[in-house]
Amino acid sequence: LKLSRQKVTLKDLAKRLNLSVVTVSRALNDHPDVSEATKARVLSMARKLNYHPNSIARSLVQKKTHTIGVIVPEIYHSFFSEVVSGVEEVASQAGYQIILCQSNEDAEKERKNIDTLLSKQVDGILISVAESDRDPQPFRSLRQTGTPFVFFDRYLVGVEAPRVIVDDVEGAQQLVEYLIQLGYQRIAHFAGYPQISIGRDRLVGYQKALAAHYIPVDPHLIIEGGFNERDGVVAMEEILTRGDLPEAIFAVNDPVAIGAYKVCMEKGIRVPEDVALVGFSDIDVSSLLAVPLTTMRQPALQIGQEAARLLIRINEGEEVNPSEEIVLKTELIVRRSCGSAIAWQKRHVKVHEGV
Amino acid sequence: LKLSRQKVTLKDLAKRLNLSVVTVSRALNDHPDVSEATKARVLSMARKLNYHPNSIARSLVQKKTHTIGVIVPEIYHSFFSEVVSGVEEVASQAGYQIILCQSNEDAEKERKNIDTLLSKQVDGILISVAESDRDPQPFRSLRQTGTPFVFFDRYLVGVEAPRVIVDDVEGAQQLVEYLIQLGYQRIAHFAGYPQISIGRDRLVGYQKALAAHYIPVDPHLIIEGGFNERDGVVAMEEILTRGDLPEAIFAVNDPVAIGAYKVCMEKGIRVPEDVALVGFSDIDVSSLLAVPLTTMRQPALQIGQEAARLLIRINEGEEVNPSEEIVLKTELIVRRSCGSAIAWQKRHVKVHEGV
DNA sequence: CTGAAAGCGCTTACAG
DNA sequence: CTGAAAGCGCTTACAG
Repeated sequence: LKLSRQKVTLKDLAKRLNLSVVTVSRALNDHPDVSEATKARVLSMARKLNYHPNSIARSLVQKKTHTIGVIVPEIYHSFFSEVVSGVEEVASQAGYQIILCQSNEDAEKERKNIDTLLSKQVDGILISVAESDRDPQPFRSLRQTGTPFVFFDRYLVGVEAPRVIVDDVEGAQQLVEYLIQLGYQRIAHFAGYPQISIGRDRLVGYQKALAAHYIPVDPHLIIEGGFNERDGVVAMEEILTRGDLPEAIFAVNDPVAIGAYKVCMEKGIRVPEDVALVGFSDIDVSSLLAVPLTTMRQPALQIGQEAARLLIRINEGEEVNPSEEIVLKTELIVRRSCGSAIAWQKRHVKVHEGV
Repeated sequence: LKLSRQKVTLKDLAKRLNLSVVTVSRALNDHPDVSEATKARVLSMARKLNYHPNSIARSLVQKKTHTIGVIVPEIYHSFFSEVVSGVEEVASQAGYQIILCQSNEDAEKERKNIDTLLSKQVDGILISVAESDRDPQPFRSLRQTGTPFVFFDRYLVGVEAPRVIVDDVEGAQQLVEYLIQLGYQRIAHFAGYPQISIGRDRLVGYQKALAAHYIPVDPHLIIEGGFNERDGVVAMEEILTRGDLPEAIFAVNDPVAIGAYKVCMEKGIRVPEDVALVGFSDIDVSSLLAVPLTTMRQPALQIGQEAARLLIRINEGEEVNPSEEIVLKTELIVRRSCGSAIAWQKRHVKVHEGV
């Protein structure tokens, strides 16, 4: 049993066993046409030589790589790493591997990621778009390649493709109506870019909530930016510069809320006494803050699982409507950052206390 | 310009251009032998037909996939997602993609991950071992395949391979000596399994710190377990069951410390007044806890970058010693959870306050 | 049940 | 500067 550096191939096995490559291949794939005796001999030799099938070669002929590309803005963000965990779980159970790409919120890098994944012949792509995405063209040409793709959480407005999301309008509206019911009137929104689905939809939910309570929308209270902590810092600083603190702030997501929160802590502004604060997503740190964050929970793991399942179904031939939409449930999580919850919560919502 | 479902290949381009496949291939690869005029024609046709080179086919002949496998216990843990982010950054800049696998801390799944990655002909593997790993055999046979692999953060004791780590002994010792200097004597250790490098080394550091101050090691104060939040919960509950709280606890890492912290919060045990608590890693939540956590910072992003660089160097032919070790710097981060820091910090350490 | 032929989409010598 | 031949390691018809 020599330990050669050369990788052992079907040919090597065939030679040693005095069989054809075809038969060895079939034996390894447990093809019914091969005798049990032959299978046993082949398996044993394969083990002895530490044979690893070359799935690259197999992919070339079968035109399936059993690989799916996953593009996230930043894997380091716990929402996305939880989604990816769900994707990996479903994928690996179904015999797929994932190639992980980060766009770093950059449309150009995202386009390159897509090209790379196509070159690698992935069976499909799962993508949550970069905040800087504006141009639907790359997705149109992606569609033309025939490689299926599914959006999760964020999609680019104007691109039709299957997606796994939550009802962002409804979720945002519920959250803001909750603030209104607590007695807040001057509610600011740290909004995301409107070309990105979650930016647009959470803004719409905010507006609908105000409208439902006859509160006029004050455009000065809407500060548009990206989806990351630094954007929350910037927005909060802008609010402070103006010197006119709102009663409450609805941030487009938890990272933005946490950016705002950190600025408040630094400047000695008390949450929720001086300003109430709510986010969206319920990422892991949100419950652990010194002032735990009220937020709308998104089932991140499940989003990843459903997105992977949907993509795999499409890849395995199922006809899926291009506008297929899987909408998962959100859940209002009331914690201390929104203030005055104590009385209200007893009547309406289960309270999740941060520890 | 028809939008065919069939993928366009070199052959298609060649036919349209009245050139051979070879010439088209060379033009696309910017080979010096091809005339500029031809290159221009080829590029333009490639763009027109939305051609994506099949890197699977290329890999088959070149025996390089420009893909590296990354195996982490759980991507959802922020330490690992930060490492992976560093890996992805360096890899993508060097033209490599990453296949991400989770072992879920399970040695058997890890072994399967390795097999899958070998089948996919990855150019190398980056791995932080599962806590349940005991058997070095899978790594020995991995070595025999000739596919390079590099450990990061955690390696399996008894396996020789290049690795990117921190000085865990030194870091743990420094942390525990700091506790001792604060006046604590009965210091418990929530230890990791000793077959995993970080479990062994952080325990050794703990013992060395005690020895340096002539404090006898009390085996009852060492509780062995895994590396996750649930293990911290279990260890803390065991300590409490005994009804004999130590003065301080050194948890093998931040997730374990946070598990212990949550139990304390639930049971009304005050940190640090009733028990001081320190971790290891400085993950993102640690600074955000209501009682921010004192810990030893590991440069996670940099660990990922260095590991990727090292693997790529090996892959590109550089001779690297099998016991090559890249040791990165740790940094003591003093926050409130260790107590009594106020006086001491002024003389010795920079204070990072959680917000 | 086993095998010879052809081919997946490329690249690598080798010729001219 | 361009191309014909061979081959990477497999699988898929087709024969026997």
